[in-house]
Amino acid sequence: MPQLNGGGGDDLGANDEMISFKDEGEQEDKISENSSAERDLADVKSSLVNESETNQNSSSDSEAERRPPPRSESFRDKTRESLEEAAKRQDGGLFKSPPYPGYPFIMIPDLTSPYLPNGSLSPTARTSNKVPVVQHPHHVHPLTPLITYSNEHFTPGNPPPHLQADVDPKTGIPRPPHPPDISPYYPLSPGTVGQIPHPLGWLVPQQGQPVYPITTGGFRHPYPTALTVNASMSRFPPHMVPPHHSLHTTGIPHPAIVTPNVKQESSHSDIGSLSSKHQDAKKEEEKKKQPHIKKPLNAFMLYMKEMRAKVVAECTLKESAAINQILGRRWHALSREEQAKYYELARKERQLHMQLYPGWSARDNYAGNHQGKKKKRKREKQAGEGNEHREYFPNPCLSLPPITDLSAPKKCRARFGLDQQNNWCGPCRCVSGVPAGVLEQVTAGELSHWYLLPLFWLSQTRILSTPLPLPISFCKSGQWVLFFIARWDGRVVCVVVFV
DNA sequence: AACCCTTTGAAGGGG
DNA sequence: CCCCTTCAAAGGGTT
Repeated sequence: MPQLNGGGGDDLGANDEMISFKDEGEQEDKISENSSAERDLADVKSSLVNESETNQNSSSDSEAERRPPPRSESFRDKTRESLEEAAKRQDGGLFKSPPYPGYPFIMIPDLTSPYLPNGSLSPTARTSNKVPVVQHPHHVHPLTPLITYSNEHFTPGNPPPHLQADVDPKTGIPRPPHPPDISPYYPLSPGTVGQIPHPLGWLVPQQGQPVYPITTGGFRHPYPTALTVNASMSRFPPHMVPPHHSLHTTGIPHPAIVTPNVKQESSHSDIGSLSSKHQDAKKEEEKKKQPHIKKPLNAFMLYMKEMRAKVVAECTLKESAAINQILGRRWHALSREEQAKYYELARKERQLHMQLYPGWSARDNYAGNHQGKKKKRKREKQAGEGNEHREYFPNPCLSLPPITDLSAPKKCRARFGLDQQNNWCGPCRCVSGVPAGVLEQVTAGELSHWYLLPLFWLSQTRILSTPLPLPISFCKSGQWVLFFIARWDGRVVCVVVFV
């Protein structure tokens, strides 16, 4: 559902799950100073400390390079291995109780750290952001004693793309992704218009004026000719709808229609001349050959389509999985107003799609209707998992052990709703409990790693019972966030706790 | 070549 | 009604 009314449950949906960082050393700071990603990171950091100091931060590899999209399989294996190893090594350790192994925090003053011994940021550190913040490329929990960390495990590069949230350096408030003087529907500069097609580009000319008037109130008459025809053939398969089945009345191909190559070889014009004997067989054949009418794009898809190139350019990434992760975070960082524009676009897309292809059903595109390979493969993968959230859901906070909490069999947001977040499992709280941008703002120090933890998780793991430094706290959008600096395994670590 | 990965949202079906 | 599954885009990666 569109989240315009807050019903979508994504209000707090910062997908800023576990993101760990590792310091790269001072020498690596100067790389890629000109990258936009770095500028964004600088903005983020500046927003935290309310300073506008020139960015001197390092940039490191793109997110995908530093943190390839998680592969649940390998992650699980790694995690389990590390758990087993940890179980062996933590003999006599502070924490033994599953499901989450504890993380003994050893407080060692770090003279090179900008943080005071109590974990607070030193005044100088608060006003200077000269620290490289590089994300840990691994998914294995870095606090696991077994895991050794050395610089060779990490490669310098650009700041994490997820830190490229558009943040106003003056206000610290995440910027809308669109310049205020440009319509968010057409956020590209004239020079880039040609590079990124408008989601409704087939419908909307470059000047931004729809080919057909589109009103929010009604979509009844924008396509008088085509729609009249279509409406009169509402139950006919789209491929039988003349002659523009893949063309709009403008002659512009509708992106929702993909005509199979085989379709090019077949003729529709002779359908009417078919004898009744062969009609059935022909229909069967046609059914197999009919063009694939795609689903209308939803709001997020429209957003992705529009913003992908921008993210690709900023992050010098091409891997869509990584790009999509970034886009997902940015989507959550959008204001409701910004999202509303895409929801409205999507609504129009659906309406248009519905009018153009009245008999179409999303079910038509299910793999079972064409070839079952994909579906079968997916099912094979899911077979035995039962519930991914229960058995395999990798802890999104910090690559913690897989969720074993059987009380959280489903995604908690869907199950309990926003009003009962106290019933959510830890990972779900991690994912959804912190306003967008908070985590990015916490990275304004010299940190080896930083982690986001829900308070109750710390409690579960008894970390709270161990001596902790005084946390630094701040409130953003009504959400109190604490973080403290610890040192572990020779590295400075920031632990973020939201309450 | 086909599918996976990764994201969010819409839609349809089953219970 | 709730939950689950599938599919929209994208393109590098994997099988």
